[in-house]
Amino acid sequence: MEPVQSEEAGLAPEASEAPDGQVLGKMIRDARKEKGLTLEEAAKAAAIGRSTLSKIENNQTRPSFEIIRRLMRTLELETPQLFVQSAQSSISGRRDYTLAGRGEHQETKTYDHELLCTELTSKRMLPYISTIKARDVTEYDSWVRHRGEEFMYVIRGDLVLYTEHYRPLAMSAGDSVYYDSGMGHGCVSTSDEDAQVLWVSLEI
Amino acid sequence: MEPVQSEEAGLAPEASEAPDGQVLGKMIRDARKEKGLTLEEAAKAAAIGRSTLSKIENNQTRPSFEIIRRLMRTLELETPQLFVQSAQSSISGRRDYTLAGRGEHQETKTYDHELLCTELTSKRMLPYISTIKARDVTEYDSWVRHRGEEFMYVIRGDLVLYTEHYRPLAMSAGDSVYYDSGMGHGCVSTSDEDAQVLWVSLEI
DNA sequence: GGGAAAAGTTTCCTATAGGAACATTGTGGC
DNA sequence: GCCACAATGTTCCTATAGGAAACTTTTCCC
Repeated sequence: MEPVQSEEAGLAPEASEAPDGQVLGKMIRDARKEKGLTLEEAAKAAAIGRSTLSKIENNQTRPSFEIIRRLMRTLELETPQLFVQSAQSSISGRRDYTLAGRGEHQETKTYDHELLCTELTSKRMLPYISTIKARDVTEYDSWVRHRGEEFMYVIRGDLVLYTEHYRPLAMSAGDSVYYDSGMGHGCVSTSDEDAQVLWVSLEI
Repeated sequence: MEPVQSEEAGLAPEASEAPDGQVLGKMIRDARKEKGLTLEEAAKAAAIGRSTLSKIENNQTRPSFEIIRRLMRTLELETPQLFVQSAQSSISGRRDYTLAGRGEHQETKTYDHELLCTELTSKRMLPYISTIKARDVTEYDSWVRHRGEEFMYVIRGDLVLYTEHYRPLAMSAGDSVYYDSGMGHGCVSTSDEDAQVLWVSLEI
């Protein structure tokens, strides 16, 4: 198959982007000044050499990606600007975009799940909000287990996450955790009231 | 061989070569495959050498920023993900399970992102909490865009989600939305105070 | 002004990024 | 199996990134 296959010259348009190579140094110097750091301080914080930073700021070198990454973190630079946002592109607007309101609802003895989106076929992640009913800690079901990964964020309440391979983890509103959901797991509300959590699950 | 490798300010140990390169190569290879390009085609389109691309994908080199920029444009990779993976460390066969507290922190003019997990290499979803700074709606940055899907849940505040293909969507605490993040998108806080949202992002 | 300390630049050298050519590993057809 | 040919990997060489230290400039303070 023939890709765009232009000759060297065909790549020219890209080459004209070169200017921002010239701008990179200025951006970094500005960001450093902004934070009131000297070359020495900034370089040390980013774990790079003072002279390296000087050369970058004066556009006397083409730094490695790794070096730039460290600088970005240190100087809290905004990433997108660095890369010229080129025109694009295809993006199928196929996947929908729905205010997640009423989704499916499933209730068990312990949990009360509400799906946060509809039309699951086009989505890979599965977000839902669950109410974990306040109940006696002693009565204990079997583990929940489903191949994949899961992220959990506590919206309100206090609970303990029990897992098969780790010690129980006490959590309160605002806490979050990420785990392999193939590992058995389960939650118990530890306050008198129900706890509410947001789960985002990704199947393998 | 090592350069003198002084102990520095304690920053040194993590810095070295191996850590994040692991992910970079995979991301790029995945993106190339996604577009159905061979090494030759992709390299030519990005105006870099075939062997260079091979080495990058196999994490046998630490590419320059310029090279990565060209690849990003060619493969339509999006930036934030690239900068997120930080140094780390060892994991074990089993995915770990960490109370997400300290994550990386990245601040921009509009957003203030805090990653909700560490050790990204073993995780497919990327959860983070962002504060959307209250500001004038008129000043508008370019779209945020990164191939994949994204789920967003509003923790507090009021905001409007602007997107490339749909009409703006007003959201308040408790609302959530699921969309294709390849579609340009961005949030603006509509109350006087900052809004806070939870994002879970899944790359293609 | 002088002169000391801090900030920034340039020099010098080694390790390595990047690319051309060569080598290897698929992958289909017969 | 064997052969062609495409795709990817590896080797080798040159240009250069990155850092330590030498050097220059700026900034204070007296």
